[in-house]
Amino acid sequence: MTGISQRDTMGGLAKGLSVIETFTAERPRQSIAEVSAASGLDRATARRCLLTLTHLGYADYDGKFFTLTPRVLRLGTACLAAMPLPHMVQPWLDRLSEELGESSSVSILDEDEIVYVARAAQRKVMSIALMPGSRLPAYCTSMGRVLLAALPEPEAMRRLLLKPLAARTELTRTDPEEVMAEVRATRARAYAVIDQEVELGLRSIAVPLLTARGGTVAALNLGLPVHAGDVETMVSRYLPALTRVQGEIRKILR
Amino acid sequence: MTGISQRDTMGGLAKGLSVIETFTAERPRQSIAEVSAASGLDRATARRCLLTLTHLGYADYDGKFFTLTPRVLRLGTACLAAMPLPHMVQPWLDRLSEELGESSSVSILDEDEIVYVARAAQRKVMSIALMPGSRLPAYCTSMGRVLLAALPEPEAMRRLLLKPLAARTELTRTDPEEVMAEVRATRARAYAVIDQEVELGLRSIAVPLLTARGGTVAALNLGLPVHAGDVETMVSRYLPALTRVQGEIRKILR
DNA sequence: CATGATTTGTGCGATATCTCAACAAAAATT
DNA sequence: AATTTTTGTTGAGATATCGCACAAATCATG
Repeated sequence: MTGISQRDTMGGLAKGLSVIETFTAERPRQSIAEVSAASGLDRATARRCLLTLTHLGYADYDGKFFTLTPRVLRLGTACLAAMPLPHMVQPWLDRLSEELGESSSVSILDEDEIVYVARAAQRKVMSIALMPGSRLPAYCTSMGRVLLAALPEPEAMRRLLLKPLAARTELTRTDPEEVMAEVRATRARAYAVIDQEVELGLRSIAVPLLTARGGTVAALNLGLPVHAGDVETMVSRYLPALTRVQGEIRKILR
Repeated sequence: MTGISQRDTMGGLAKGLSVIETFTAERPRQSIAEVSAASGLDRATARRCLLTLTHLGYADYDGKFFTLTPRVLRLGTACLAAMPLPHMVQPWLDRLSEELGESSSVSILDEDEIVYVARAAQRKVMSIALMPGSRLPAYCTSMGRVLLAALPEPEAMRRLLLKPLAARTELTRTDPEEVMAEVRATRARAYAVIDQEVELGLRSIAVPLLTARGGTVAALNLGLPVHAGDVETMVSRYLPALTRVQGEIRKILR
């Protein structure tokens, strides 16, 4: 695999994608100058990107501010639709959630974040709505620990160090070394448990989804409210169902 | 608002986005030649786009086939996160679904498709999992009818004629004129009912979400299994709750 | 309302990228 | 195995785009 040479790149595409990514919940409406500042592009370039996006229907322009249109969602859904994994696991998630009366999800790792790719929501325990495409940091989630455990340690550590670890609750572990120790423990016992490190009142238990050859391709989890019992009870009561689904999915993966 | 002149466009961006959109559930792994054929781009250009996407982390390359990576989802979620509407309506959806024990959703229109932007899933009645970003055709959905009814008729008709109307079930109306008549009726009574036109066993009722000034910005619906009663019962039982939420949201919109 | 500050739009030379064609490697076919 | 077809890669001239600098427009303020 040779490196990417200058002749094989398309600057315009890279710039345009970075422009799309400057739109966030905090800045849903942006002027040319704002996009230019946020993306580091020249104003003239940012303007060309925005006008092109508008022309293609990916953005709207009211003469002053640009906003993204739902057409942009086609890009993401193209990606989700193109993944075989979500379709394969959805029936299992539905059955699992139905049976246990709790929400289950499957996620994969993108740098230092987990990305939900399939979910069967059963009842509302989390304050924010999770859905395919949603992201949470890996360091404080059960699926994140499972997915980090599948990486070589230096690589897992690199990802833990990308951003400072925020204390989302008073129980959140924020020391990378401490999290790394949990990741090691997760690797040893082949499942991860999170006790209110993402949000108070919410626990979660996760196992890796493996191919027949043993490679981790995703993580499967179950979210549980604290009143479902203490951590040991939770593991003894719910882990068997997770490992059973893990085994079934392993048979049909790759 | 001046027209887009040749000097204000960025071809590379347009090409790259069209390359991303060539990836679908049917073609999740594509070679350079396949992408070239699907996008209409020259092989050399398609190759440059794909290599650039790979270099940026939006695609993977195994030497023969390209696949999209979860990073692409950032583009779509950037868009969803940038929309104020989903955050505003989510609590209402949660309450509504909890109260009635059925799934409710909010969607907006993108050409001839509705795009789910928020959803509170309560139980499983549809065969496919719907989530924010999911798309369904407008012509055979209650929210689609509501959203089409808010457009000038010629524009609504244009969208109905973009693709042939598929008979998803034996109850699906596939004649554009007939659908247009339903759209007119929807406009007159200010809500829409769909009886198993998307999927057998599934009915749905929708109302528009309006701003204080009366403009339709989205649609709100409730999905109901057929065993919830006949259509009249369904309307008398569930429409009041929908119009109540519609009124509450109208107060806080724009 | 004048003035300064900020933002947006545009012309231009320098540079990157596109198109098109040719060619070599790989795959499919005979 | 030879031939045909498809595919990936490369080069060169033509074209589009970049980034800068400046003009026009808009906004903020006394």
